Amino acid sequence: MTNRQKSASFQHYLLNWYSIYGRHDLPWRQTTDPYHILVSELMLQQTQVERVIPKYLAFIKEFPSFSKLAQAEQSEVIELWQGLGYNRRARYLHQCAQQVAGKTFPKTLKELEQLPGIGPYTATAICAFSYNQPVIMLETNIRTVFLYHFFPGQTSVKDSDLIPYIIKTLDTQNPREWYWALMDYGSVLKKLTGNHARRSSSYTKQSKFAGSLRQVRGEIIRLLTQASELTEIELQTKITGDKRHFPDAFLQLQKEGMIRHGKKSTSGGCRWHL
DNA sequence: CTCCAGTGTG
DNA sequence: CACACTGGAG
Repeated sequence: MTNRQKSASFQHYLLNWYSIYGRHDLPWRQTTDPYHILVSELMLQQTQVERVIPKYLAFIKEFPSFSKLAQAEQSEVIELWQGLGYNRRARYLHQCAQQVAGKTFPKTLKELEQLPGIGPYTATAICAFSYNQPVIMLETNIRTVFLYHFFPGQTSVKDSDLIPYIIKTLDTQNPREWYWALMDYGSVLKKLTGNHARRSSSYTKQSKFAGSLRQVRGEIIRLLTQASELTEIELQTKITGDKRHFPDAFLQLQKEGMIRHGKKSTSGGCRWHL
């Protein structure tokens, strides 16, 4: 078989697989609206599909467009994000909306990557899923597929080694469907055969969560979502994680603009909110 | 307990 | 380049 034939047969196999086993029902696959695609991709960057579905539906119901989201208070946006983790991404999404409000949403990788929270992957996802552009997309499920099929046993495989295979096999007539198929297949492959993306040079292991500073950050955000306004002392008292991290976590969140204080300070100190 | 993933920052 | 960022599933 020639390489062209191999690519064609891989394509046919995968597209057939997708027609039978693919997640055709996912809500963000029923739309090409770049706003919907962006919301879903920001959420999916960090969270399993099943957990994203209800959050995504609630989010676009509350904020159906860039302009509606742009008008919202940051606290409302973070509250709707609760339970997804990585709260600063809610802030990036809000900032994206404010930056593009009243303009046409960007259509090129370069322009998209200028927006907060949009890096190389998310930019390609918007180009493929919203605009059906034949971009070169690379994320963990796609890496899993190519490592499994074309790099068995090899370790520290660089993305630059994968890219030629992505280009060769890309269905340029329908990149949108092709990448949906690759991602669904990759996630199934991962369940069946283990995480081959670990053999990618891009793979990194995350640090411990229990007892960490980010556990305390998460707690502060959650407390302020529930109580709306609390003093620094009240927050510190309610933290169940490692209290030694509280001062750093509190300062970080202020600097990032995740939490802000009211104008008046009382005898108990400033009251803080999202 | 271990595992997870793209973006931003230093 | 290394590391931080969350919260849930297994």
